Amino acid sequence: MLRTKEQRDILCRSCPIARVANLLGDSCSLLILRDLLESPRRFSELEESLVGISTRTLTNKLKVLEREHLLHKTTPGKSAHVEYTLTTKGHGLRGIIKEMRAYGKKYL
Amino acid sequence: MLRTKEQRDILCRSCPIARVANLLGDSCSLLILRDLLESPRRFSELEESLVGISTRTLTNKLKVLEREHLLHKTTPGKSAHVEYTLTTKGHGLRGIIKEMRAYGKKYL
DNA sequence: CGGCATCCTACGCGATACTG
DNA sequence: CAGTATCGCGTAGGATGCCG
Repeated sequence: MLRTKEQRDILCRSCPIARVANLLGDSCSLLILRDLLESPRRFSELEESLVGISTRTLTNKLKVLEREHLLHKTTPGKSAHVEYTLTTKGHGLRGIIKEMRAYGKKYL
Repeated sequence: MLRTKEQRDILCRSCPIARVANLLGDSCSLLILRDLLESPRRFSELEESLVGISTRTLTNKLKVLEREHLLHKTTPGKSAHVEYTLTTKGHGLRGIIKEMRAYGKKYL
């Protein structure tokens, strides 16, 4: 929404909500996080869950979330495949997601 | 994010979080709501608070939020000027915003 | 399966100017 | 002050194809 990085920074510097909005301010990040909060997921599982998402978008979002340290890649056991797992910081979102679920059920 | 309305509907139908994400899935709606949660605000006050937003974007977002019945226009007292006030449905967001503020302070 | 690279379009949004 | 109207650009993101 905001044109320059500076303007965005002004908002974020003073307001924790702006920082969160910056992080989660697109609909699909929330959905990815919702899934991962349940359990680690593979790329294809996320793809299937987020109906209509393109691989391009999914990889991009995952990269951002990884860069922000909300999740990281893991390889369970000695298997070759990759999974996406929430970090502690990622699990911290549980409260927000929980409130959203409650709100959605009640009002939407 | 999702191409067709149908695909979006598929997600929303089954998941309350998807519905919320759909509603709040852009950074500036959250900021507007954050302000209004505190008290009713005038157009210019919002404009000033959301550094860098254009009148066009602000009016558009307000229209959407009004259409979704999260807020409505009011005219306090017998004054001429308009204010934006949260509805009950809008106030219901308090829990989510509260969690976001807590998360932002702790992790971001 | 789990991506990455390219191409291309829709549209979100800022800038600007005008109205009541 | 509280918007509406028009224009024009940047970019998010879909489609497609290729690779290890």
